Amino acid sequence: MSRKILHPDCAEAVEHRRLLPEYRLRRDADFKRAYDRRCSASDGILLVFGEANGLPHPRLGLSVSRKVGNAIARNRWKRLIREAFRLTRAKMPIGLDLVVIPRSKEPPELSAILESLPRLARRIEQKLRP
RNA sequence: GGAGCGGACUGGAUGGCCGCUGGCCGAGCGUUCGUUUAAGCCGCCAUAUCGGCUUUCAAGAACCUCGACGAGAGGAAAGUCCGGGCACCGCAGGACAUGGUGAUGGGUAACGCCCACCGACCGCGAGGUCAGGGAAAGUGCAACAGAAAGCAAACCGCCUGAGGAUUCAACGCCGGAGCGAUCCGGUCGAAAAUUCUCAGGUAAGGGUGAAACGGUAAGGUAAGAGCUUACCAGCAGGCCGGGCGACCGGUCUGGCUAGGCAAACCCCACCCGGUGCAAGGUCAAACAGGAAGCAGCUCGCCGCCGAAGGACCGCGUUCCUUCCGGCGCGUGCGGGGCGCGGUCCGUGCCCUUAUCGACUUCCGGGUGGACCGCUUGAGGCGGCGAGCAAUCGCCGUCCUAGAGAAAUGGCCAUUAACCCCGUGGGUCUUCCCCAGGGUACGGAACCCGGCUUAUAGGUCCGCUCCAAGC
RNA sequence: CGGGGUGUGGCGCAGCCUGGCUAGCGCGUCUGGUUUGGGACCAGAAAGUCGCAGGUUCAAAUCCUGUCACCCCGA
Repeated sequence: MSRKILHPDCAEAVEHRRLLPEYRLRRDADFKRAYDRRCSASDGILLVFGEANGLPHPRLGLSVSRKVGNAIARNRWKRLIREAFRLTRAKMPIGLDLVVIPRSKEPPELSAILESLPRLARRIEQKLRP
């Protein structure tokens, strides 16, 4: 917690496309908050729940159930989504908590998530704005 | 060359860019913490000391940022089927229940695992599969078929004896018909056959069935039967030999048979306290809850006792009041309800009899957070030795993932090996060559030893059978 | 991490404990009848490796072992 307070300026880290732990959702309360807001967007690949977090950066949470497949398939999904979040975080809206849920069983190509995730995040932002 | 059996190993490589986790080293004007050096101010003034504050100096710790270095999923990490380590709880000890295991000997921390060996079955063989004993303790089960499914009985049959009935050829006799051959009827006796009843013997034979109280042969008998004999199979006991032992081989004797199922209940021997790293420990918070109210002061309410006053002149009684005093305040016995641990034993919570809060201090379950537990271990590799082996001993050497909404990755390039696919091409039939495509199962969650299951392929070793040649 | 349950025609279930009987019931499907036709009704029929693999037994859906898949519960 102290790290965020002491280093609020993460512009340099964004330039380096880092994925630090503070950009992740790690608490049950954060997930509950995102789900209770009941604001979601989806396409054929992903389902995203969103909620404003009041921070100068977005945060990512993953929810990959056993229906997706075995541990190998679930790990593959989580790594792809994390990679997509890492590469596209500069294009993301600021101050959103995103809970990302895969919809299909077969993990897609990285480029598909790379295209899908920012689009869904912007739709979440527009729904939360008014 | 073909078919097959057993075992061991392996589970792609190189490079580029961008990331993640933890380790170590270095740097930093970063933040915090306490220590230290010096100065100033404050505690009426001065000095010394002490305390506090500000600035400063130095080194340090934790965190953060940056940089460098080296490390980072498996043979099954899986399923969670066994066994342990470790941790906490419980325990004087135990009984019962439940559960598990089951030839023998060994290995091991331990095991339901492993090794060796014994037995049964399967296979031409290399080899594979299975498993305790008890049905000559008890209770039970066996559909259908069959006389009968467990105890020996006796439905048919076979045989003997007694009694009865029936049938009948020939012969004899009598009577009748006929000229006669002959025919018809009756009758006696003997033999025979069939059948019934009763009494007895017997279990050789009987469609069945998974299974029917040894098999074959000879004798024997009224008929038969281990009734007797020989051989074979099997049982029990003794002796001899081998083996630590399970057991094996041989021999003698006995009696002639004692069926199957205990992965049906059960009997016998052995094992087992519970919970599991979300174990458990440390730290700081907030909120319930519990305990104590003491040393200078507790307060309110309730109950009881006392005191004072009043209703009533005195005493007594009853009732009411109180900036009055003391005691008690949730304990104990009993009852009820709901639970927990396998049961006994025991125990938790709530309610009732019957009736508490505020405040202070202390304790503090559970929850969420941080840290520890957390990876050096029944450890890996190599050598030597013991042992048939599993395994063990000694010596040397190495340190090799530690996450926590959960790291060990993403994109790309080149490439090895084998096989497959089927498209195109090359003398498209095989073979061969080139280009193209595909190539597994599966992700550490406290740690080990096993088991089981999944698995593209590849490498190696030992062995068996068949065929051909020499 | 610990505990429990289920798997049987296309669907939902019974049978399993205590082994043997034609593996049964409802819905559905098909055929025929009835009706002008349909529904309803009547009659008949088809369809089941009892999740899989071993074992015990004369005999296994049932008993035992292993295994696969799915579901539920507690922390």
